[in-house]
Amino acid sequence: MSKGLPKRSENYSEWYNEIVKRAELAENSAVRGCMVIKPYGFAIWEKMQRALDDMFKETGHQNAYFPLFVPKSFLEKEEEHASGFAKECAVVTHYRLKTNPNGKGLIVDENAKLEEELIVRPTSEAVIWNAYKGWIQSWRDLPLLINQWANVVRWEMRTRIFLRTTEFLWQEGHTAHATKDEAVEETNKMLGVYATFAEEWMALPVIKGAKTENERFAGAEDTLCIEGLMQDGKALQCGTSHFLGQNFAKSFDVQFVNKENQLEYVWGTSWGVSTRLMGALIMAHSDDQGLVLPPKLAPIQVVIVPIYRAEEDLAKITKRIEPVVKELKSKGISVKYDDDDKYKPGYKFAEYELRGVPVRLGIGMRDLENGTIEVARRDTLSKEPRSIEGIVEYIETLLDKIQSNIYQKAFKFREENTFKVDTWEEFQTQIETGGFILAHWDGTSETEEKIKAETKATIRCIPFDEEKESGNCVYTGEPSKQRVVFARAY
RNA sequence: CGGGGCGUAGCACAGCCUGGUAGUGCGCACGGUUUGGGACCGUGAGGUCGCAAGUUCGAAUCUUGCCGCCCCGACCA
Repeated sequence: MSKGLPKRSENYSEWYNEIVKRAELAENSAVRGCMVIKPYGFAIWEKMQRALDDMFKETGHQNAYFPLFVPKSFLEKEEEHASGFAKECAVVTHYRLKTNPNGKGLIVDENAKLEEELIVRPTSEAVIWNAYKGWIQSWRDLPLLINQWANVVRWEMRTRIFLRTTEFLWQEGHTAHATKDEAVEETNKMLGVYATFAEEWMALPVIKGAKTENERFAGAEDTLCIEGLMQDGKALQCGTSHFLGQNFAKSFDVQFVNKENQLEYVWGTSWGVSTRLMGALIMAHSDDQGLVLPPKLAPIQVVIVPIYRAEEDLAKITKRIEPVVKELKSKGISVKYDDDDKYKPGYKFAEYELRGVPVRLGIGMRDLENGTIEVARRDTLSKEPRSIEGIVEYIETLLDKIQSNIYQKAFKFREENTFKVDTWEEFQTQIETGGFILAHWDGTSETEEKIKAETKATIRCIPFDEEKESGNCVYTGEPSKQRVVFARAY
């Protein structure tokens, strides 16, 4: 195995691909555009799932599961939705194979053609709203707050591991409400959940905002999003929350009887985050030594590497360290004592760095004599000897410190790469160096498209937390009420 | 779908121009010495050279066709 990773500064996408492979997060599979998520990568995803799932439950949602297949007629019902997804759908047309009568192999049995094609879900609004029709009769059935963890398929032209794969894993929340206000509130609330998750768990600062009409989800009245900034200066959409209005309720005829005994269409929302977050996690924090994981999402938070020559020395080290391991575990810290004799310490150090383990402890005979242990931090790549007394408490606070340091670093990076731009010349120059550009926009799709055609920059969102400030569109000079966020994006 | 690159051992690649015994490094197996930042020595295993056809006494190498992968763009979470 060649040792160093490619440098981020030299070839960012190669660095990204290598880190995914070498840290054993995932690999490209034999199936074009689809990935194999390996155990270490999946362990991170499981931690994300757990944290998010807990947050969904806390906000009153329940999990359920809906079918993989969507009858074409369901998908067609909401027109915008249908045309939005039409060009990226996998279609099932037959239900049987047979052995090739002309020789070896299997062929599609033409006699087993489906009467109606089934679409492999690109998202589940259609199946779910079809089911909701049967679930909702009265205002007493509302709100209906459902989430599902599932895989979806979108036949993208070009794929990139974790960031855009043909099949990906995600969670999709689908809720139904009696009033518009309640649905809008739900849309906002879940965007807030995503932002909290991104910032507190992934240590990734995000901008909350609304998508422009061009970037809106097919079938939604309003699409909200969180946008993160990656180390190469490109933006990555990390989560979306849609206010669906009554679009799906009308298309699937989901009505309820209100307290006044009148029939009304329900109001809907849907929201999701996907395995793309794995890509965000990698690209936001990692360095040229490998992955850097925030402690809250690290499958292994602390690794302990014994350094010894003789078997007896290992036994002594093990005896000394065992109570520490036990105590760390009792505090809920995931710790690995790596006494594997097949690899040398130096190899292990490099390996755990590559895998982003936040804290590494090294302990050898010298430490046993001195009552010390070496503490190495992944985020700063620094190390120092500490007294082994009180080490557990020290590590507990250190993990918190690392979590917030990683966030602060990402936050600082974003601050340094966010620019207010007021002239078109400046815009064109700045977009080349990357980052978020805050600029005025006249609010028209035409301008948005022209800017995209000329610079490849898109409006990532109309931010919620930026102060409202009037000005003139950076492209047309027309009046504008507030700055929007431009960037080149993944 | 356009533009570029590449398919040779598990991985990374050389060999191809100029046809003639299939190689190197890493990894793997075994033995020994090692172990505080990716150890070293020795021995060994491992290949229908992407697939198919053609040219030739002879093809990894030349020709044609096909397949696959990666990167850059258009599309997108």
